[in-house]
Amino acid sequence: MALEHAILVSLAERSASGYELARRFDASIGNFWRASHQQIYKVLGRMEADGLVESRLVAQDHRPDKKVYALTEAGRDELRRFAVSPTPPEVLRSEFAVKLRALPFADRETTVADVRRRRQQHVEKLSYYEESAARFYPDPSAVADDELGAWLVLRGGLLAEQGGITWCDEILAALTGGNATPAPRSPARTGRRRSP
Amino acid sequence: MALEHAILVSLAERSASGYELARRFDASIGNFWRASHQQIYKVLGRMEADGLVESRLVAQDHRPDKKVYALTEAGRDELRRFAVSPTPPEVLRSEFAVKLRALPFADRETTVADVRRRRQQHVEKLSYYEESAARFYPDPSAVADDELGAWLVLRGGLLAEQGGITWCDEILAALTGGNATPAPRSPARTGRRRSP
DNA sequence: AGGAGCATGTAACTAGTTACATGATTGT
DNA sequence: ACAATCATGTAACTAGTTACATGCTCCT
Repeated sequence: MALEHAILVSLAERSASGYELARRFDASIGNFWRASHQQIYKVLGRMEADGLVESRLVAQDHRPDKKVYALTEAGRDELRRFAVSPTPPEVLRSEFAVKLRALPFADRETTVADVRRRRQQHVEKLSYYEESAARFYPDPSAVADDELGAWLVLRGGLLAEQGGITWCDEILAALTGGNATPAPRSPARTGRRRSP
Repeated sequence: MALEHAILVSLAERSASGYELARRFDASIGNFWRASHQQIYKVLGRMEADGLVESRLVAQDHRPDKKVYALTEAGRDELRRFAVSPTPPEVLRSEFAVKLRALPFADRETTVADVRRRRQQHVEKLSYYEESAARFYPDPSAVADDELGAWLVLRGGLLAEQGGITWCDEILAALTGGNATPAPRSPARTGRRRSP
């Protein structure tokens, strides 16, 4: 179960309360692994029972107390074990692909509008990644060793969004006959177009 | 819940028993939506109770009877509703990305070997998609209307695998100093490439 | 004799989602 | 006065996984 490992990784970078973890899962880590606060609290409870993390209560001024979780030695061990375990091939699970297969049941205009919306989402996410990259890693040839993982993940996100845009452009070309969106970011042509 | 819709799509293409559906989910549809036979039987049961599908028992020679499921009119309605519903943005969930973040807890050789294995898996899947494309759609400029969805999904799979290979190459370059794998299939530079 | 394929499921469990619940502080 | 942020959870449910169970036929 990978949420456990995502939490271990996050806590290894910096100890945090459940709430703080939940916010990380809305942002940085959340770009490749989502989790709700409810789920995080649940898993943290189990992880503490299993001895992977330990908590201490921290009182705060003008704010509720918080329970700050930190890795235990067992947690660090588990993280090491995980880090060197072989990665099982990931199965992609795309509701969008299911919908493409349902094309004959939709009308073209609705589908085209939906794909354009989806493309726009990819473009926005891509800009967000590009801004992050420019801000945090202005010189990609000199990424520090302890930032390498985060940098590579960011690169993966970037590549995925670019791929998503290319896919949308191909779909739009196929659905509209090839003269649809100008597609400024990615040329999107692989040679096949269905022109009338 | 998208398994339901994947089943509707599959049954719309051709009526089938649970067993046959399970095999489709091991192959074609399974490339973008996995499901075990247990899960399929369970969901089929519910869908029949909900009136989306109906079954009839078919006796066979030298083989167990089978229950062949077909869409009902309500099922077709639901499929139409689904086909025109807006696609929620998909969250990618990558255990591999979590592992990249855990890089400081692994040793480099193990990671490099793991990434190479992963790259190889992408290459194999890509060849498989390319073979499928060559076999079923020898002329991409003339894909029939009723095949368009399947073709576009195949294109998406292809793009995803190519992206995965590019990502692996970047990771290997970062981990080994840039002179690692020859990377015949994808040049792997910083993402934007355009070959003739 | 043994394994693969055909065919259907149940039971127990884990993971994740949605809805609900509480209560203080800070900003508009 | 109302919403947002901080902070922690419980309860009910849905989706998916893993293990188990049965029995027939065809091939080697």
